[in-house]
Amino acid sequence: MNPSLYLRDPEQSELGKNIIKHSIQLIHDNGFEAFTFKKLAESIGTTEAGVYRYFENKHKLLIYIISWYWGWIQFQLNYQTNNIKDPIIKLKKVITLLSSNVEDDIATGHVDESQLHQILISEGSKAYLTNHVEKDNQQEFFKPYKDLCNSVGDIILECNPKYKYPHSLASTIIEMAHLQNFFMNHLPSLTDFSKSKSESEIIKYLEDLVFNAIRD
Amino acid sequence: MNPSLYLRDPEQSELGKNIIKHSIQLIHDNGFEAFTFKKLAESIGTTEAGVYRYFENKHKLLIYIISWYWGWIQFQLNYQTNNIKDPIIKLKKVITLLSSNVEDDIATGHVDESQLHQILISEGSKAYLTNHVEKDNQQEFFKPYKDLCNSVGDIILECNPKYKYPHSLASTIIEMAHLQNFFMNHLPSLTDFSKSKSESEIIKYLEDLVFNAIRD
DNA sequence: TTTCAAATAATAGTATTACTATCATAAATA
DNA sequence: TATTTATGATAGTAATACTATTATTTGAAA
Repeated sequence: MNPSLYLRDPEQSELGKNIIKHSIQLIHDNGFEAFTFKKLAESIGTTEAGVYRYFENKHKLLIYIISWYWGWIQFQLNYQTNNIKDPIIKLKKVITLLSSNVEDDIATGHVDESQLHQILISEGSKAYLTNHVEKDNQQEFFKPYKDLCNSVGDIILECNPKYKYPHSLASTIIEMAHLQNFFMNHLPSLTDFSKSKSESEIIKYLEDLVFNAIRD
Repeated sequence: MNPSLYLRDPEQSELGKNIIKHSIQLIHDNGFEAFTFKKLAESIGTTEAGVYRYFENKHKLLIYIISWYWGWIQFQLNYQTNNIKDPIIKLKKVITLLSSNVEDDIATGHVDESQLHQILISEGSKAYLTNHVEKDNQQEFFKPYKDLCNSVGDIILECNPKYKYPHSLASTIIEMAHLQNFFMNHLPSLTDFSKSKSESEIIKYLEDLVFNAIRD
């Protein structure tokens, strides 16, 4: 985890872990706009100043938990595609991993991956859609996201080494896995998944899109 | 324009038009987060209360100018594809229209379409990525966007009536035309367009993606 | 065991934001 | 001319996003 994101490492104390845990809960429940350090402190049972000792502001905290998520997804990707040879199957695994509702991993006590997945869908793009993207990017805040995009791009190139847009297709898959999910649930007429409300439909759409794009 | 978006119609007065004009300028220059009614009022030479007489809050004002933009794009789409028979050419026109940097239309004195296009790229998704999407949707705030998505979906179906995901593909085109542009300019490693920084590369990518998706 | 540093809790305070309310005046309209 | 209607000017409030200070607790080194 990039140390520029925090003032004190939240993994190293109970209070720190509580900050992460309750942030995820509150952002999941009320959205990032309604999320404040005051409410967070109340929810934990500490004070606003206590939270500020860990994070400079709520934007860095958001990037922290988003980075956590992408790191976890990267791990899942590596783990799940580890001993698969066929890049087509790998790419299908990736699409499924990015599109599916995640179940909470109990190994990570203070992080609810299922809620994090929902946060990524609704709030993920707010991490970079700011006036200070480039400053944040210089500080490597988006490295986990870019690493994942590169990994997916590599798998795309394994499928078809001549495909011209591996990175753009990778970022399209990642973003659309989330955005089509958001649309399906909130603005269904922007999708073709209105009736089922099932992620499997999104997976089918993305597989169709991707494998037609990369076939020779 | 949906009257629920405003308290007083900004098209009907000089002050109203100034609110639109300076909002576009300020949001373009400093981003939506940094945009406040106080700064807007100062920039116009009126008071905060004056702005509040036209718009309940800055979120509705954002949706107003975004709706304006989608209405304008819809008009351009209709105009540009009006007497084209070949749906393939129509769809190419649509991709180009959505991806290209717009030049300011001097016919609309108080609206700078070029700045609006930039706003859509950086701030567009913030219109719906909120906790109150569904409430906003019930009030038809996203109708211009949905109408456009439907129009594009119809053209996709003209190209291939059997294609299964016309709406999802339409929303993918619209969103990716903007997002790949944002990435190209701010996070280029998420794309394959880093060197040229030219919209024509995005158009090629989207055409490749779309026409491979819909071919029989 | 003392001692010292680090972390936390408690409290206070500031500037800005996102509004609401009031009242006077100017312009348009009936 | 009387009367709405829009605007301007000013004030005020609650919440947000912080910063600062001091006191207390805790845990590790001497």
